[in-house]
Amino acid sequence: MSDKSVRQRLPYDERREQFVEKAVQFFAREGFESSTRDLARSLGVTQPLLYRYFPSKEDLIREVYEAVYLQRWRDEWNDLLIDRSKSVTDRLNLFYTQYTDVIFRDDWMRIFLFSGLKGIGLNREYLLFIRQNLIEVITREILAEHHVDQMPPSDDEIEFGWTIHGGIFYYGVRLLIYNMAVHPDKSFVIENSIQAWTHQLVAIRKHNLN
Amino acid sequence: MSDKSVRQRLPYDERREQFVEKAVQFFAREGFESSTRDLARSLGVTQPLLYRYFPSKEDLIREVYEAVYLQRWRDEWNDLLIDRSKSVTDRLNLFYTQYTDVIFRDDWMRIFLFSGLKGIGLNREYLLFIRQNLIEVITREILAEHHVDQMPPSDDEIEFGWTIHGGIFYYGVRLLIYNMAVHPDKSFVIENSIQAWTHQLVAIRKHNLN
DNA sequence: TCCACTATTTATCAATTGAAAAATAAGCTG
DNA sequence: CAGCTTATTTTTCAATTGATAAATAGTGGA
Repeated sequence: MSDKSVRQRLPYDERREQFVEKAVQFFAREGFESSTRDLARSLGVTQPLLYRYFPSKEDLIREVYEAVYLQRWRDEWNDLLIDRSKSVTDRLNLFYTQYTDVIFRDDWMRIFLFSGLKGIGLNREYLLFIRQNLIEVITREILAEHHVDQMPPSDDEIEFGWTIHGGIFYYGVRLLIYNMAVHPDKSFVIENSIQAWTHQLVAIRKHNLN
Repeated sequence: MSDKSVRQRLPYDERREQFVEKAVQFFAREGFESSTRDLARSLGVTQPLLYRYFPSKEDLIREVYEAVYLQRWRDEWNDLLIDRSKSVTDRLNLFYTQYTDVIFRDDWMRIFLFSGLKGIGLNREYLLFIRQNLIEVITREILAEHHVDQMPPSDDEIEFGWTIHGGIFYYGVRLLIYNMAVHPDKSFVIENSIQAWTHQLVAIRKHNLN
């Protein structure tokens, strides 16, 4: 009807990147069951062109996952969390502020939940990564600062870490998935969660030392 | 191929109930984008029969939501939470044990998340209901028990309640959506969350009284 | 036993889907 | 400018989808 097809010819790599990038936003918005035609339209391109770059819709979706999961963790965070020149509270505040800046985005959140419901393997891998690089590390650091780190973190203590982490995560879910009126100050949630984490974790350990 | 269609004739109401009930499980398992043919097959019935009972797929889905959301809250819980003959800790333990018995089920969890991603209105209503009947009530009761209930719950305090509630909810997500190896003892999570809730909430209030 | 009612199935449709094949045109190289 | 390469579009297909219409068969009542 309206659009005269002025074909814009782009180099292979550039177009490919553009496709993945926009596909992240598109699928986050519309869900993975949306059609490749709608995706192509949102890209200003015809549908068969997608198949020049990705053998199938499934392959494209896999690239979307990878773009979301694998490329947004910052290696510096691993160092920050164990940097004992700062207090654990300062480290955790800094980390969760930056981390939630990355994941509290519509595309990240929605694709994480979509892929979780779909039972994607990448999702499980990501959560294992979080356990090892976040929950366990943080638990160790809190225990060390309170001089109760004679033994490695127990399953109980790890589980409580997940609970707190989940509480913070759920703030993002309420904000971005359910569009609820959340507390306007993200740092309030982070600070209180961290305070509850340290306090309760030490209580658990001391209770179990008997 | 294999199934000779022995038609089983059921009274209208009975079949209708059966359809909704099984549709809950089916859509929870397969997602709402799955076809009515697959649903019918899992019901042992032909696809057009569904349209004898529901004008459209959308109407059927709406009934699925209602079956999940509206019919699983127990009114006795409202009384339990404000029953000051018990300690708040006892009340919360009892409540969350029963509540999670209801919602930590594959169908409830998955339909809640699916519908959240779809932006269904019922979802928002349910969360408003939870805020009013859970978060606010619990916050009031904790403050009362600690004799710091001169003022109604603040936004800060409600937000912290959501965080704890979200932590418990996230335990169910990890268990049922992500199929992770969670702490085998649900009550451990509940007890620690409640302890953190009461302790941190009182801390917030006392801090803000200055 | 026969008839009427209606729950259920069979047959069918139009729209949408992922995907492939063929046609076209942009842009580089000589 | 000629000619080749390939990015992009046009055309097309078979499968799947939600939904409707017509045919069929249980079941209860007279």
